[in-house]
Amino acid sequence: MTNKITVTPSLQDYLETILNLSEYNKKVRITDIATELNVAKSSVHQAVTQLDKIGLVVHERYGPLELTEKGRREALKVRDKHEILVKFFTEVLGVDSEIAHNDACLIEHVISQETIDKLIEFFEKYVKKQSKGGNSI
Amino acid sequence: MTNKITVTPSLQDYLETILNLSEYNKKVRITDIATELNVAKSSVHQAVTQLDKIGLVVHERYGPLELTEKGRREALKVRDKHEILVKFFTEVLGVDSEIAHNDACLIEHVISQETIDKLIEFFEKYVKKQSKGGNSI
DNA sequence: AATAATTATTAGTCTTACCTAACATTTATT
DNA sequence: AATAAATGTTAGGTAAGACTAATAATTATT
Repeated sequence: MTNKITVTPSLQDYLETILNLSEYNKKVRITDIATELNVAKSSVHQAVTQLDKIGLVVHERYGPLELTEKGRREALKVRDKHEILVKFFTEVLGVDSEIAHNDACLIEHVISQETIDKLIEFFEKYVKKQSKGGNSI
Repeated sequence: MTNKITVTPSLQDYLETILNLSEYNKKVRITDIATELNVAKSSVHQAVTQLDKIGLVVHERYGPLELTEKGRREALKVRDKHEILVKFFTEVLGVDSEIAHNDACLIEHVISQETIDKLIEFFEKYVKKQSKGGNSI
């Protein structure tokens, strides 16, 4: 196995959401995450407690929460995967953007970094070709 | 949501394995599946019982088991996804084949049929271009 | 045919990740 | 400052999907 999953898909979703929310809110609250992920506040609470325990988030009782540097890095990894997947699906394959988004939300948690790196490489070459030749592939 | 998952990823894995095993063995036994999936026989038993209940497999106590037509169709859907994913990863992206296989094993359960269809379309065009132009993309 | 070996089943347990409902704390409103 | 509203926490429960260990049934071997 090459895909050692350190943080579960579920926790990755929480991290990613916290990252996104922190980008306009600064203060991220349990309720915001619950709303965003369509999940009970108590579920968020337990997830955040776990993330705190493994040092990916800092959270004090009744207070707001923040990603640690390590948590931020982990969140970015997931979000970057999401973004290249969506770009590839929509711009290269021509998949409808809602479907692309849904698929990316699931695939981002299981695809290896190796494959993602190759996909990025490919995508960059592809875009270059497109802008030159205007070719169909 | 577009990805209505009727059969869980876990059950899809069982179906796929049963399909593969039935292709040289004809008689598929619980133990074979357990060995193949690296899982306890009791886990296979409960999964098979579920698949039987929803009409994807026929299984009688202490006997061998078989896919129903419906089960076979479901299994093929998953395996076809696996195959195009591996081909794309290895032949287009140049991913190492073990990594490609591992990634495909996880992605096959969550990627939509829409995206797979577009990927197949793309792959066919790509192969055609390659054989003509011998181009790098 | 009797016994050993293999295979299948059952019962009970564990973990993950969700839930609801009750309660506690903080923040906002009058 | 008192009370209402919002937010956070805790306790207890559920379902999926795995596990081990014990038992039952089948198949092979002597």
